[in-house]
Amino acid sequence: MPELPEAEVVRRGLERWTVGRRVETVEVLDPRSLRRHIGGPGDFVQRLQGASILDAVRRGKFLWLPVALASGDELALMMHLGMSGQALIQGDDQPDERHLKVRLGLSETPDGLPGQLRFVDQRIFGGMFLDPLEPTADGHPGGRGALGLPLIPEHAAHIARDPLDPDFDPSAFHAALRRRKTGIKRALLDQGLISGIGNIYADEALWSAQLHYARPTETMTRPETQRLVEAVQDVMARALEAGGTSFDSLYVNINGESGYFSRSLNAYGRAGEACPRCEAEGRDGVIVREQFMNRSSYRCAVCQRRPRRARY
DNA sequence: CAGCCATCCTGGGGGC
DNA sequence: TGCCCCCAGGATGGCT
Repeated sequence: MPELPEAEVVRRGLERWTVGRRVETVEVLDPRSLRRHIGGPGDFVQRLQGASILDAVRRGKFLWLPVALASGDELALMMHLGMSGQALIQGDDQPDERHLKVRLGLSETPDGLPGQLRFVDQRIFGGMFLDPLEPTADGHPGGRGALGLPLIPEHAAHIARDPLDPDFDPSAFHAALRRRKTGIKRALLDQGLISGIGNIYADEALWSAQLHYARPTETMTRPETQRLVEAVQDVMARALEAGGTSFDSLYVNINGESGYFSRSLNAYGRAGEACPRCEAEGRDGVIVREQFMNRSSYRCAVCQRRPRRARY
């Protein structure tokens, strides 16, 4: 399930393999992957053909390639991996993937890089679309236009900075939490508050910070928020180092390889197993699985106790 | 306006 | 072996 670390692995691949190249051909094999492109598949193909790829940028789980169109306009080729999206670099002779949705034929390079960028997506929660770049007040490096202004795609402007962004502000995050009236896990999953966190890393960070998912945000103390932010940053940095979390072949990097962070998870997917912290400290805590927000939540029944006042 | 929830989607796995 | 139901969950739009 691609969250921030997995998206960052893909971004690095895009940066290395596609920046500086031109999009020569565009083939849409399933229009459902372009659902969010307003003009439809025809418009997508027509505008993107001949575009030059300038950069590879990410905020939270959103990825985009700032491109210069043949017309001279600069905009963002947006990409979201959703549940099962993959961006793959493949040679022209590689057989089509079963769930291949969009194929971009890229210009040749002196060192003979593979010729295609493919968007593959089984569950079609992800997709691609072209999005105008607009000026951003806070200096996020989403690509720079002719006037040198920092730009961000219109549909990423509402996404908060993520915990690995050097300009992420823990104090502002704490203040925002205190203003909210909801449970802490809901807040962690709210991409407008803090971005890049999905179900897996939310559960891992809450386990690490010893917080229950229904803890009311308005009662979070400063030290608790600090612990939580550090836990998120730590788990994401370690996941990134391991190439991301993958339970099957659905999440892979740009060369089709799975990360191996799943073996390092402490709570997620470990219902019935001993809590690693409790085990180390001589208690008998067990990881339990509960339905919350229409998905599974994993926590230790002993060291992540339900708060007296809970918010779901 | 904030909070919350249904909806989109497919393949793998378990039960019978 | 085949069929049916459940499960996975990110973002969005609509409802309260």
